[in-house]
Amino acid sequence: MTIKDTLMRGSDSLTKADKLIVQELLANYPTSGLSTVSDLAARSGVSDPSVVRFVRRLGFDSYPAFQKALLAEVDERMNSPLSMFSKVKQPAKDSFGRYLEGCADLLRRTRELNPASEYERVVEALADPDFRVSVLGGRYSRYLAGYLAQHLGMLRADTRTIEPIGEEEPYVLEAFGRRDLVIIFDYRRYQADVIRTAERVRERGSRIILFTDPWRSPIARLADASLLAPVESLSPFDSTLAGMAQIEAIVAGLTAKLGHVAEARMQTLEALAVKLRPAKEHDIED
Amino acid sequence: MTIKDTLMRGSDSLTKADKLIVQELLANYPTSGLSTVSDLAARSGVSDPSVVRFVRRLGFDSYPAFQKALLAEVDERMNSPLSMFSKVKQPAKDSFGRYLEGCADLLRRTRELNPASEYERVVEALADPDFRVSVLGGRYSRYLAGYLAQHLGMLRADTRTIEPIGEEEPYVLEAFGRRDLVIIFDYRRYQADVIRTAERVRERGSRIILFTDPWRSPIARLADASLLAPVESLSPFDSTLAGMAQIEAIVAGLTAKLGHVAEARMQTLEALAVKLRPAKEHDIED
DNA sequence: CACATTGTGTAATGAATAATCCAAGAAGGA
DNA sequence: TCCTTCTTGGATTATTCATTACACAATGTG
Repeated sequence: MTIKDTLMRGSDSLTKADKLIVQELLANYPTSGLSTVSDLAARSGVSDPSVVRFVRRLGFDSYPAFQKALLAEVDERMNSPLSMFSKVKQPAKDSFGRYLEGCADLLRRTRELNPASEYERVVEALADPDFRVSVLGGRYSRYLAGYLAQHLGMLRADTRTIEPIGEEEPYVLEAFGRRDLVIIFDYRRYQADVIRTAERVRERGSRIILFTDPWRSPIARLADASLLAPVESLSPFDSTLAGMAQIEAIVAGLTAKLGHVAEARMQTLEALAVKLRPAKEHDIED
Repeated sequence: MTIKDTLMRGSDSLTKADKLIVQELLANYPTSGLSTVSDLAARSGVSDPSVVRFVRRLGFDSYPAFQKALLAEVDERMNSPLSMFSKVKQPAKDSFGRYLEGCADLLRRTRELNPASEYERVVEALADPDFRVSVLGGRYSRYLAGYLAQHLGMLRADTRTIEPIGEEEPYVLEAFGRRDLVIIFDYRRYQADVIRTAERVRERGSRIILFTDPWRSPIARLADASLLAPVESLSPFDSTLAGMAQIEAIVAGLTAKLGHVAEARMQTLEALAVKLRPAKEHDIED
């Protein structure tokens, strides 16, 4: 794996075009390096000469020489069964790699922290079209809330994000009732206004689904279902990554459960989106 | 392994030269098929035309076409996450556990997709107090943008989120210049208004840092640094989880780099927050 | 703001590679 | 043995490919 390692080390004497090439090589390793110069250049978004200059800078005499070296590595890796495992075990050198490793560990622990039935309860509630869904988050977790709401909006009607309800807006609270489903994100340190909001909507008979950490927000006592996620990270800030993964897992589960109902809705929304698009402009997407 | 299987089946309509070629291909699979016709011919002990006729007989239009097919197999075999790992670990029971496993795999691939130097460049730019930082995202990635901005705001001054700049607000664009650092999230499908915004601020001399997927947004060509994150998931929606992990890694790196500068700022902000807190209420936090 | 330096893409060149043609050779059947 | 059919390799041609030359653009420096 000498070449790949070299690419990942990322010498700082690399030019802008070089970096684009490195990214392409890493993204489609080793395939993109095994076709032609023009192909690699096009995939990288640079010109042919930039590719040639790049392999020269790496120390190869020519592009074919570079390919030959790549091929040798491919051959070795595909014909020796052990080398595959060695690649997994490398303990991570740089701090960023180490952080990502820590993240992977968070996900592993998340799996052990929640029974599948809890996810199913959540999906089931979200699949019920009779509920009005409100999503609420704290200072940091509000972005998780928004992300979830964005997806839910694609899958079902009557979904929105809300803010903690303050004393100056009792009419907002009054609107909550038994047909409301409130999804709350509350990780440590638990936010007073979020907790208060949870208590009030619970009093009015709304259902609560909670995303929290293993120490559990006080809201857990009020919730119909709660999903726990570890938050420790290698920085002074807590990680919400596991919560994010749970959101996506929920969305995947909900999509599967709703099946063609969700599909039909998404098509409808897509059609409406087209109508909203400015007519004069060309569509760059795809 | 279609091609290898085909070779091993050993059709009986193979000529003597064909068999030599098959033997060579299987003996050094797939390397010998990935170099030139002449090379394979020499290794097999046959002539160049025999090789060309052989791949024709296999059903390929040309020798390059054959190579392309071979490459696709190599790519699949070397990059398929499950083929080698699923056997080792318990394969995951429920669909939610399976989704989380897929997420962990995203993180593993993220590690191999970005050289450490690219993270360092990003952190370095963010640590420069002379830059004004603007964070921009698309339909879904806007929540990543917000999450990043929220953290950055704790660590450094002059940080904000922005929206794609439309033609009705040229004065917003006018405010961008060489002292601006624009962080853009643009995953497939790439959003036209975000791309346009990137082009315009680049023209005005602003720096761009890009978070994108391995296929890379068109913005990659304009960016001073870009971080790639795989997005495949087990649902019809793309995953932004890897991007989220990158954000947190960046935040961790930036916190470490700024050291007590960041600490001091966070204390200042905390003191200000206390002043903003309603006096009559008790603090439930902690 | 002009300068020098470096990086980049367009276009042209030369080299390699794949494909074709054709004659020679091997295999099988009468 | 001769003939037919199929296979093979040397020589040639047509492509594709990697590389170079040069001019423009970007970047950093005084």
